[in-house]
Amino acid sequence: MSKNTDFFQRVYRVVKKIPHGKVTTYGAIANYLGSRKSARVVGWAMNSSHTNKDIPAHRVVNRVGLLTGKKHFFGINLMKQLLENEGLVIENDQIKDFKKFFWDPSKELQ
DNA sequence: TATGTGACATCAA
DNA sequence: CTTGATGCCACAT
Repeated sequence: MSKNTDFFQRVYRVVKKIPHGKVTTYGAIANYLGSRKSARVVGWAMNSSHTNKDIPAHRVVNRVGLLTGKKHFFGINLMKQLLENEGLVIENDQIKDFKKFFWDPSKELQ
């Protein structure tokens, strides 16, 4: 309770609930947690998620569907591969029809 | 302790 | 459309 990394835990909890074949944004998660401006912390949480294998970090992208975090994966193509494996289409490191696959925790979750 | 950085988002000009 | 500034939080040095 009230741990310094409590924010991280909340982020992980949300990310784990992202449905298969869906994606969300750092800002959406931050907004769901209460602060829409704390999106950067969500990114940091992802960075620390390497030890948490249950976290589908590849389903979290920036607000335009750009795979900005792909370089943090083992392989540059890993993030793209994982998304394509879930039925998404990646074009030039960007998700095609991003809005169509967007999953907003503030609306879908509760 | 203070400063800088980051897988971001939003606003003003 | 672009660019610069600001907010947020955790972490590195």
